[in-house]
Amino acid sequence: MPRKPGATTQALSAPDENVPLDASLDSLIGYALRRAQLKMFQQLIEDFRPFDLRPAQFSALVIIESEPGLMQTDLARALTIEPPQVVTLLNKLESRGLAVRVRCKPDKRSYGIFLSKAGEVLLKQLKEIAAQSDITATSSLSPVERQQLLALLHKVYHNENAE
Amino acid sequence: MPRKPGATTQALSAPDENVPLDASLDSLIGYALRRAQLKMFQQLIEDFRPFDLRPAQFSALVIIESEPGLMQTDLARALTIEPPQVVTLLNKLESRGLAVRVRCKPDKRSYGIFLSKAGEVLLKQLKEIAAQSDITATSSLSPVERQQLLALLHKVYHNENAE
DNA sequence: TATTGTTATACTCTATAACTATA
DNA sequence: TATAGTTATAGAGTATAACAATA
Repeated sequence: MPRKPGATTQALSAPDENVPLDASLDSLIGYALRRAQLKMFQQLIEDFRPFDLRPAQFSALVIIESEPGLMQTDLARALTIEPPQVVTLLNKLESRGLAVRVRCKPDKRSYGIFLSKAGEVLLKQLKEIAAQSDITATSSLSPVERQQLLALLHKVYHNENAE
Repeated sequence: MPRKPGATTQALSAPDENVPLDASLDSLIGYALRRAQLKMFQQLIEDFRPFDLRPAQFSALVIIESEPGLMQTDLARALTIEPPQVVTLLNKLESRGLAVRVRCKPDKRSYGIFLSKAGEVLLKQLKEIAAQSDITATSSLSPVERQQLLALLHKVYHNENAE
């Protein structure tokens, strides 16, 4: 059994030239990330259930609100999904009266995407639920730890070296 | 303990003296977790490409190695997937000659699952690739930060309060 | 009756090619 | 010709019901 990742394991280790790179799943950040992410998603989906809303739809609403009139290509890039997925997603939001496509651009191929009034009102509620859900799912962390985790995750996500 | 954001809770508290609960996506751990996880998965899938192997298949191999002879129900629980998914996954591993199902239990409904010799040999290689991939994807973190992140993620994942 | 593994099925998510209408 | 949005399609991943063999 490997020991728990405690505080005092790092400094004394010699430069590991040919350490076997132990990869028991518990030592892989990717694995822990996956499990934690699944758990948090489950929580959010559960908390969104009364609204019949998926996490990606919520993200879309937030992005549209923060950049009203953006094009579908922009939304695709922001969500890192493909344009065809944006179509489905937007169709759903539009049919529920939460967002609208408006032909309002010089370039008549594209739409400007906006929240409807109903979308704005609902989103306000959804944001509180999402924030509460986030805290609930991470209730084993102290506020400081939560900030640390957030910072570390952003550091991973914004890493330019990888991929 | 903040309230559950129910339907009609704040009829009177017009100005939100409450905590703003800002939920711009960047302040949500769940969102950061999702983005980071996707990025790391992409990296791993890329690094596994020469082996035509999915992350879940790798996890299965590691678990089988650590608990030889386990049943498919055990594997399902360990991977938090459903039994029917184990069937597909194992069929693939078995058809590639990496794992085997053996009727070796008192209970003749179940199989014991083992790695083949080829599975053991390949897994050794895969583990090194996975470990290297993990480090590459988190190369923006110092070793200490990596350990911190791992510990925080485990804390989230093992949180009993949530869900 | 309950459980192990299985089949069948369905729904979501994801990715790509090809079409349309503009540019 | 290139781009924005769309359609069609196919592949994973995930979840559930129902069945056969065994307990």
